[in-house]
Amino acid sequence: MRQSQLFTRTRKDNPSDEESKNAQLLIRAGFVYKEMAGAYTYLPLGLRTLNNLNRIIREEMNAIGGQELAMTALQDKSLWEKTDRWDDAKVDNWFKTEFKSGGETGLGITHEEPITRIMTEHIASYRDLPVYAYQFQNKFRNELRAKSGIMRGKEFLMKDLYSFSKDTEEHDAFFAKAREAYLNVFRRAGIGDRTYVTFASGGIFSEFSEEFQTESEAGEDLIYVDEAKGIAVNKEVLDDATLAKLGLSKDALVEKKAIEAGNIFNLGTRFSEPLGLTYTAEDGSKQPVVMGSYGIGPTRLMGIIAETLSDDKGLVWPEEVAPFTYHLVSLAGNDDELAAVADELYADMEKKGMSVLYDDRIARAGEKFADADLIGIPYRIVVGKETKASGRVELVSRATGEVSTLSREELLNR
RNA sequence: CGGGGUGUCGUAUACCGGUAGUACGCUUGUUUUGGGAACAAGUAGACGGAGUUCAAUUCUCCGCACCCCGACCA
Repeated sequence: MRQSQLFTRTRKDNPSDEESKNAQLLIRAGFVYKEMAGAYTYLPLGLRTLNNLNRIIREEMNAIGGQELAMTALQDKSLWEKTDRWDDAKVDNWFKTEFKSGGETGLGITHEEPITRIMTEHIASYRDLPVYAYQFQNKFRNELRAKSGIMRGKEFLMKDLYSFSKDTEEHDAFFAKAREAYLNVFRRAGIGDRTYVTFASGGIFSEFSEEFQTESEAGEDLIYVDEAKGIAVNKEVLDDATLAKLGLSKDALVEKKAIEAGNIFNLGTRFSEPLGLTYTAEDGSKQPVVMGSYGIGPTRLMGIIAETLSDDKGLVWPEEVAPFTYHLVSLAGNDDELAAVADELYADMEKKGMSVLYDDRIARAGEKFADADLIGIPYRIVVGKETKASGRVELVSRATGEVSTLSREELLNR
């Protein structure tokens, strides 16, 4: 798209009401707008980025058999009372409100209850299992204190997948596949090398859950990493008994600050029993379905990437995540002849199906380069005076700063 | 929720119990044009309420909002 048509503008100064690097950069570059503490609007560049993350996640979930649906944000109070998760004394971060017609509802904090009830209509026999269902949805959590920019909000996007299996063996096999799918997501999102499978509290569901913790100074958790094995333990469960159980040695562990990028849980029959999700087994007996839940927050993931891959000039997006692949920067100024050359190149790139943001604004080179660095598109293509003479353009990698020159044909056939 | 802090043009900041200044942005013009240009002329501002005072953006109180530390984070 033409940058002259993009309604967002960049700013030089950090916002005074943000401390976290991810929020400062994303706001300055025009990716997000802060509506209130813990609630951010995704502007065109930010939404393109978020959609790319969603696409990666969707592909990985589909690859392990996930079926996408979209549940409601409004929650049925009576359903949550059955699992004892409605009471504010039990779950303290609900946004609750009343219907004009009477009765109470809440905005979904997570979706185990509704998905389990839905499945009672569709699962009756062992022949119906397993089932894997997921959605992307805004979750609402009435946090006392939102913080860390877009990484911990009151409203945020989450991909939540739920697995329904006939027994723990079938469940465990899927759990392992889900773990690999998650690692694929983080690798494609550019943070694979600093994201660790981390053993953490399983809460009330099981002994351990597995977190995907990304090393970051902005993190909220302390993890202890065994670099050789590539796994870690969250400080919250770190003790001798746990280490023995996981076969880890204290001496091999390195402490790191990290942010939770995803989490997968064994739910057992915590929800299927109270909500009556059972199936008839081959021997005719009725059995509760064994469940798991698997969460990734794409908005938080975007924050983690902004936080960990950026440099002092601005954002640095991995190719699969970036809002555009190429940033075509025209230095034509008032040179109509050169502007025509850039226009034509832009049209040709579009025709080739290349993803390109075309900086056709009339502005000086310094401002354009600074903006390009801030926005962080992977490849910058510069059309300058040399282009008019030789037809060649300059290609600069945002991540490495590596510069090369290409002919039009070389660029268009990249 | 406990503790600490901050609210000033669109953005970032300064000063002050007595006419609110600067930079960026934006508008117009001239010159410039490969790393956030120069000059000139414009544009635009004290979170809300109450109190103290001759006078409040400034002091006090209440409210609201935002930030940070802690707690919390199935």
